[in-house]
Amino acid sequence: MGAQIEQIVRSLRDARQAKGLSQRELSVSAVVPQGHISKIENAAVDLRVSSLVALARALDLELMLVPRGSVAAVRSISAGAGTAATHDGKGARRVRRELARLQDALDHLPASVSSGTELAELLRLVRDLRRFRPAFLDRPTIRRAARAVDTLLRKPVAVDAVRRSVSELRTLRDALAHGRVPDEVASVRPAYSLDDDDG
Amino acid sequence: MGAQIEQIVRSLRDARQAKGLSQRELSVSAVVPQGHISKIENAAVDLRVSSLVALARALDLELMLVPRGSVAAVRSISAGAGTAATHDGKGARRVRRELARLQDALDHLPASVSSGTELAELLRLVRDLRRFRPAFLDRPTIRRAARAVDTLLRKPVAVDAVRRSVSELRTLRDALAHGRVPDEVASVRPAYSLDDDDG
DNA sequence: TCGTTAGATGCAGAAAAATGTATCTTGATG
DNA sequence: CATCAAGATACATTTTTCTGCATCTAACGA
Repeated sequence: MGAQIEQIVRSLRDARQAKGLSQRELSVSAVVPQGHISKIENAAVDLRVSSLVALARALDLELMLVPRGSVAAVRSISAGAGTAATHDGKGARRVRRELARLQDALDHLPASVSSGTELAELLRLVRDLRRFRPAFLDRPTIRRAARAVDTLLRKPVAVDAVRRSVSELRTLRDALAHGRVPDEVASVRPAYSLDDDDG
Repeated sequence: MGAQIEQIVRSLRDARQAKGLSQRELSVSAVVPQGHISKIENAAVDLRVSSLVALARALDLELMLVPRGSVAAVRSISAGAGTAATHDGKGARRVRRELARLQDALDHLPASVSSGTELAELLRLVRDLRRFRPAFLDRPTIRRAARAVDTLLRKPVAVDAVRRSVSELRTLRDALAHGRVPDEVASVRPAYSLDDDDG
């Protein structure tokens, strides 16, 4: 399938996730069956323009044809307008909840697993991140961190994942603090995929 | 049909005409049958994204999803770029045809008028220029060149005008090739007064 | 007037998307 | 453990594009 289409499709999925919408929720507002949205997002179906426009509309996006020479400028403009991803949908609430739970877990960590400074910084990061708009918080990243802490509880030696998460979260927080939203969260032109949450 | 689609489709047709391409010409570069292009441009069929992308590519356009809040800015950017000094469709076609005719005349020049290297370079220049947007091609310049060749046919000694035209065309081509459109050709000039049909 | 070109239209057949409904897996939650 | 939400898949059916080819009209040029 054309790389161009994949670009577009990725933008769609990112926009949906940034708004915290599930495929089913989107399917009602865009009037496109959930199954089809799934196919579109993965299987890279060669969808019709009407479908694309329907989905875009439901996500506050507009389909445009831009002269090749202007795409860079357009991208920078669009990147600044992360405001499109500002709303508190279910997904947003969920991210917030996950973050709250993570902080709670960290707060009540048994002294037995006091794994040096990692957890302290993790806690600080989580607290910082909770001050930002959920729409800008990358869910998989949060999830990974939560899972890392979780496994640490059962397996106090598994500190690697935690370390990784600390790094991830710091990156995210710094980006947000500097007002520069990382590509994974921006609505236009995501650099890499954000969906594969390993373990 | 959705107004959104019509907008996109209109952009396509405008871009094609601005480039002075016929549906058949576009159909070969985009690998989409002429009949289908016609249907797309009028009947507003609900085309697939792959078709849209194919056509866009052939027209040096890129399909993008932009946040609703940014469309105004994007439009102003796009307006300035490229398609700025558009002839209307008819004017562009006309310039293009004149250029084609000129090249044809040069191609089929009788050996009797083999006026040294002038004509060779003239031919090269014409070929080069045909790759540019007709909107940037100064019609009078093209016309003078055509007339020069014409008179040369009847009066093989009149090589001066040809020489002058070669110089003119070279200037034009170089300017375009360097991305710097000369003032005489830039949008400043009312490209729309295109019917002071000289004599 | 004749020829050419651009564009619109028709039609049959192949291919693919869209829909509705339903199931399945995997995490998250209680 | 039971439940629920999210997403991926399946499948039968309908709808539509897409293609290839042919034709037709209008406009322009020679």
